Amino acid sequence: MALDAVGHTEDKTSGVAGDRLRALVDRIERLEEERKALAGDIKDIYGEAKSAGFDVKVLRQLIRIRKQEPAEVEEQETLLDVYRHALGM
Amino acid sequence: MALDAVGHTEDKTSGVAGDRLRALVDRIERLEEERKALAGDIKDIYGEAKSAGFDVKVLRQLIRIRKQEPAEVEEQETLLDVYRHALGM
Amino acid sequence: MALDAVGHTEDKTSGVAGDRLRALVDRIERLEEERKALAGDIKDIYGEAKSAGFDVKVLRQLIRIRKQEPAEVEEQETLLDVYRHALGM
Amino acid sequence: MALDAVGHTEDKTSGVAGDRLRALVDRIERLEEERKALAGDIKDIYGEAKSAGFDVKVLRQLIRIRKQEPAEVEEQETLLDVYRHALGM
DNA sequence: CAAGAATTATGAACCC
DNA sequence: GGGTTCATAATTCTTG
Repeated sequence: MALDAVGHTEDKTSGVAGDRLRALVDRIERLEEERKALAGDIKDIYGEAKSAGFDVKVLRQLIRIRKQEPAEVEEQETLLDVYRHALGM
Repeated sequence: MALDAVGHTEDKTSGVAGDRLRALVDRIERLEEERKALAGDIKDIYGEAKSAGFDVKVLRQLIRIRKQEPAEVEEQETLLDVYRHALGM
Repeated sequence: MALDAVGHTEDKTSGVAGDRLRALVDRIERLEEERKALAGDIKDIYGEAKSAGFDVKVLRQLIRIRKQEPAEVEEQETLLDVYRHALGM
Repeated sequence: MALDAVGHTEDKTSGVAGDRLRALVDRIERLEEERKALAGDIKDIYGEAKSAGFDVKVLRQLIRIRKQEPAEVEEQETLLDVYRHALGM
């Protein structure tokens, strides 16, 4: 618990730690708003892609693959093949 | 890599690890089928409710609330403290 | 509105529609409990698989693929290749 | 299939649709970078808060509550109440 | 069928 | 550093 920060003996109605807390909360909420806006922008682009005839699910997969290390991609694809063959697929 | 599991020296066309994999996959798929069946049953009940004149959306909301209400009990005391401390009380 | 069902002139403290509602809620909650239990069982199996040296993420992918129609699998894989090539990957 | 988008009659090695795809991917990846940067900033603030003696977990909880509290206001006066009363809740 | 909520899966962070 | 919980991302289901 944050007793050090807000729990005690400052002046009664929003001590210095309360102010500090408020400031932190404000900054976080501000940044989260920006984050949310960006998320909206990204969603819009996927919508655009869809309208242009791209398959959104595959597009997401593509983005995901590009984020990984090539070696890692290769490994997972190989492993999947191993499992598929083990099941005769 | 999961070479320990399927990658090597068993007999060629579905080694002991292949069998193990198959068994796991079978069990998972069996359980998922049951899960799907239950989902269907639940859906049927909502259909029944609708026929009886209940508002399905609100009914779902009710079920949701009842599910999360117990959890919120213990969340209370902590939150109360948070608010009290933030106000220097 | 579901006034026909619970809104009015039955006896005050849980009319016949109230009883009906209660029965529906009970049945739904019962089935959802079973569903949750199954989800737990499935999770356990994935844990087992992990202990046996299988890559859980790839295993999930395998299950997902088996759930799709083969034609659909083929199509998505093809499409991904098309996109990758289009980007020179 | 999204043949309209990249599958056919453009010039061979990255047709006009390939360019379109590339542009979409670039924009998405650009925005995701910004998103990631913001996530880092937020994380830093939580670190700051921790150094100042605040309980990070509770702080996150506070932020979460502040986010969802406005939404819950309008949830009030619906049929939900009717049903809850029907169950004696 | 498109938009949005809700569940489920993946990824990150924290504690031990 | 390994496992467990918590946060975010993605898919699925519902509803209009």
